[in-house]
Amino acid sequence: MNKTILIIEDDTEINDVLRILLTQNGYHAVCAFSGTEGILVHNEQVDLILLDLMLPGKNGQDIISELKSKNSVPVIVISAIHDVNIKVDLFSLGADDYVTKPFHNEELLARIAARLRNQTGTPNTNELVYKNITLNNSNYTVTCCGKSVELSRHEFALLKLLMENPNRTCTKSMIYDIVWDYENSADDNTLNVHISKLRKKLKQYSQEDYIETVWGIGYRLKK
Amino acid sequence: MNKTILIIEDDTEINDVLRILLTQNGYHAVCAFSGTEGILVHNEQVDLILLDLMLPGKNGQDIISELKSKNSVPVIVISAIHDVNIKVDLFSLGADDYVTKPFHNEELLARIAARLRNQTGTPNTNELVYKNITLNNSNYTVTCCGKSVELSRHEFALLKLLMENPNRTCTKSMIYDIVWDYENSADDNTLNVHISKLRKKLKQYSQEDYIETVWGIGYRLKK
DNA sequence: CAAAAGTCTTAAAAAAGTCTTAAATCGATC
DNA sequence: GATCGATTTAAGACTTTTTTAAGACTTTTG
Repeated sequence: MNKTILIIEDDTEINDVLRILLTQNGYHAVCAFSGTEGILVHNEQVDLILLDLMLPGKNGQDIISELKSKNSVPVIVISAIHDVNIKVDLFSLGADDYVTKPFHNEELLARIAARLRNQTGTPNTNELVYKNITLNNSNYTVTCCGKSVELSRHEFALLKLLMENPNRTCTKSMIYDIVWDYENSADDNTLNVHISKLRKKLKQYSQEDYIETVWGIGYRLKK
Repeated sequence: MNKTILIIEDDTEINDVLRILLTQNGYHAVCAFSGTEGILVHNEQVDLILLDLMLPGKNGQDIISELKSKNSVPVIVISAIHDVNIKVDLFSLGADDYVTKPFHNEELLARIAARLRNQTGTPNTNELVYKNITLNNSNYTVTCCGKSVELSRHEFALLKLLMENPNRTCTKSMIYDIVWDYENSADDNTLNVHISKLRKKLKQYSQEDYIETVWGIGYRLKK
């Protein structure tokens, strides 16, 4: 799935250059030509915002504040201003990075990738790795000790949730919320059965028992 | 709780300047004077790493790779090198920011704050610490002297209550209220048995007796 | 569109872990 | 040293989890 980046930049030429750069590098670019327009366009579908500071109408500080108050999408400020005080101010308002013009395209792309990567904490969102299990999010495959494991949809979602939280216990209600999209009724056994099936399938490929039961709470992956 | 920052920098003078800067701004600074030392020192307790590129022994790329393979602590690279290719390379290896020397202290601090702020995705260690016992609320795990202690649900809740009130005696009725959700009947021995089991489990890992009996009242942690 | 294949939920029994109770013993306080 | 609360142990009650299997449901295939 391509990431969507919102470009807020009044200079149509620069806006265009940025759009082409992003598109050529596998992103989906959305353009806004003023701060107010940017705030209108901006919603949950946007994964990152490139904000040029020299905008008519509103100043950068106001826009950052408004963007950040809506949600926590990462914002990279692009600006010709080298003044440290302005930089510090923008960072404190929630900017996630600050790139001064002129910049190298490669560096901007690297900084964009770093911000997007940091959203999930993992360097590569598509593939999760835990011990000798790998889970590939883009083609819904799981391998254990190099061999492919056939999982059903819920089993896959369950393993994915556990692997996304390797150091945390997933509570039963959290699992029902995310994997099943509803609150569990107290005597529901569905999760237990799925855990049982998942363990059984993984055991075919490895002697190790990966999933640990936290009594009365939920499940977690062993250290 | 102060955030801990690991400085990896071979120049003792710069290392010192950074340490003072961080300490004055409310951080807890840990210093390492080579990449290999940095990798040794680095563990879950570190919230962020400042990595200077001009290091003897190992090059920056190798160090970043090793640090990132251990866990996802954010790394800010500090370097005199302006070369874009090196920057891009480091970002792709997992660096989270790149600051070129000379830099303004305020900007470095702002960038550090931005990286620490962004940590929301990572396991928020909701952790209580008392002497050499740590209790992790999101994991439901307890360690004593670094070793994991297996506690049942009530034992965990009991220890948690005591650790949340380190300087206070928890009365029996308070403990029943919070851990058991009901008022105790006078001749109930349940709490005593649980305290006994908790002490027994902790004693496996440490000679120390942590829990003090306050006669006729309840329990508290020793000073 | 119907049959087949696969998946999910439910139920029930067995297994595993935890909690409470009771009784014997220990220790503090007066 | 008498009394009362605290500790410890072990047994049985209780709760939660695991496993199995059957039927309901969904998706795929011909």
